[in-house]
Amino acid sequence: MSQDLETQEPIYQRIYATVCQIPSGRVATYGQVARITGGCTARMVGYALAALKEGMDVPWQRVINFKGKISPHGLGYGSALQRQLLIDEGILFDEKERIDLEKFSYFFD
DNA sequence: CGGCTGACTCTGG
DNA sequence: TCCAGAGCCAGCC
Repeated sequence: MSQDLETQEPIYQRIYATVCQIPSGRVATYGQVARITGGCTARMVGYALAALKEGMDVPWQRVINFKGKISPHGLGYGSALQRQLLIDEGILFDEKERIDLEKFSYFFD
């Protein structure tokens, strides 16, 4: 019913809205965001975030891959920033720079 | 309208 | 645990 209104907007816009639902101190995988957003796949989420602009208030740093690690995009400088932002929010990394999805994933399967 | 690109996920070895 | 390949689809030129 009200779903029709959301369907009119670009898929990227809906993905951003889902990411904004993730509270501080929690993370989510691309697959979870894709499934919750609906009508899109994990890749769409990643590509949507890649198209993000500085003027958007989207906590893109809280989105990671299903392995619990940060995807090495661009030259890699963004990954270091993302890791630092997550630590600043209280997310803990293990020695392999991986996050415990069982503890920090906001959406659970 | 056709082709290229890309922050993913899963299976097998 | 790490590496490689295949499947997948919305934007943009």
